[in-house]
Amino acid sequence: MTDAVQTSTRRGRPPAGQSLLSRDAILEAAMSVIDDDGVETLSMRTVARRLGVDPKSLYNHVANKDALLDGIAGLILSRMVVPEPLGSLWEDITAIAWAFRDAALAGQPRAARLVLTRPVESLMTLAPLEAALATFIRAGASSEFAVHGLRTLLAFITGALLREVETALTFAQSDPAEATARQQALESVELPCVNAAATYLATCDHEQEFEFGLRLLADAFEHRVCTERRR
Amino acid sequence: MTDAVQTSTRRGRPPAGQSLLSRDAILEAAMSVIDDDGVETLSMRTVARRLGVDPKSLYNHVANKDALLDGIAGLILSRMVVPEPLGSLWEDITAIAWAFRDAALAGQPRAARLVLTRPVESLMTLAPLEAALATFIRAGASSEFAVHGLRTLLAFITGALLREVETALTFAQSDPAEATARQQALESVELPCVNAAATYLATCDHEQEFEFGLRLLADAFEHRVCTERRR
DNA sequence: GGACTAAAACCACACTGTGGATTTAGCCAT
DNA sequence: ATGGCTAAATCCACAGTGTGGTTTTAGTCC
Repeated sequence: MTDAVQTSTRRGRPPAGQSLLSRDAILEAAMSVIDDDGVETLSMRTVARRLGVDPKSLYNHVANKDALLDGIAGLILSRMVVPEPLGSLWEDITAIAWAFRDAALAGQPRAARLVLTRPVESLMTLAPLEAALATFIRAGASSEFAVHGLRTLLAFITGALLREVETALTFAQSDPAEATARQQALESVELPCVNAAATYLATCDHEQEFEFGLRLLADAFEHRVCTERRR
Repeated sequence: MTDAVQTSTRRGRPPAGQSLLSRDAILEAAMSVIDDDGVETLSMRTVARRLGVDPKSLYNHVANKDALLDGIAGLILSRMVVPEPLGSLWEDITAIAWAFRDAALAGQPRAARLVLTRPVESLMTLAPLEAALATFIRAGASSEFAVHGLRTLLAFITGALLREVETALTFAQSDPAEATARQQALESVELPCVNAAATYLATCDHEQEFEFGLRLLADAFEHRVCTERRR
């Protein structure tokens, strides 16, 4: 008796109507691998195993691993729900930024790296892009300013989320014992400003930081648009 | 005659004074691998080969590959030259940001990923941190504000540089043919603001974008510090 | 001089991405 | 109908990866 594995190990093209593989099916399987076992275990072979399929079969639908990662990033980002515009530049920019954050951080934090680590602008669905630009335009900005503003905002968001994800992975900064240890380390060095700010440097509330930067940027946008329109 | 490879393949501890390996030597070798053949070829084995040494010997000085990457990132960042303060918040913040950018982008662009991809704040030498905080404090900001401001600035810088590096790797956006292709693609879609901004979306001058965002942030900082001091 | 340790090498494992060749099933033109 | 063509699956194989465990040597301290 030969060892017939239970996976349908037939050689040629599958009968019509029930071909298991497709780009979408692969992306979905990859997502479930990430959700169950983490990003670091994701590989062509683990995805293939989950589908009960030969690893090389994936290459019929996905160019290579990098393309698969791009696909996943796009998938995550495509789930962003673009908020309805309320009218004010400040409110709408803020709402869009939080919506982006929610989409990127949904699921395992390590999956967010995929989104943030490759050029977001390129794989962003056009809907959120239009929403962001429209917000600027409605407030009276020029197209050129809108693009610059959008890119500034996106850079801030990317950087902030990346920090959030990375620090969450390396050390548990929520642990108060470690926090006080860091604080003491910062106080025992010969740098006056670092000493004075040690309390605030030792901990980091990511949501609060996000809000701070966002508020600063949104205010600056409003202010700039006013002066731009005035001339 | 046995096959004695020319690399000093002696088994035990090396004679005193000439032990080839050390944490610094390893980091240096890793840097030269990156400079010569790119980040993607960097591995424990390639570094070891460059030193004419067994791969496992590296583990006597470096915990694992991730620690080695951290070391390289720290090394790159430690070469940042902190500018002398000139006095105004705007000038000094800007100068520090550009200095950071210069340090991160020195050498192969792919090496910058290492710096940006792990928690910068944690591996930053304390000197630039002190400089940035001092700039805020001199302008009259509270320590708390200084930390928030610094984190906002750092998030923006990180995001901007990451975009710069990633887009440089994926597509050559300096190619004018590709640029017009992108522009036409953006114009042929049914989204008014995207259409109107297609010209600006199709290309991206990274230095200019960096300057725009930086100016916006620096202005906002100055403005905020004034209002904060006033109450 | 003997115990101990630091720093090197060697052996080995499980795993990765993917190039190339083979096999089958459906499709299409004659 | 039949014969070629192609799409989609499989198997085989390779070079390369990080690193756990063991062995060997050279220096160091009592």
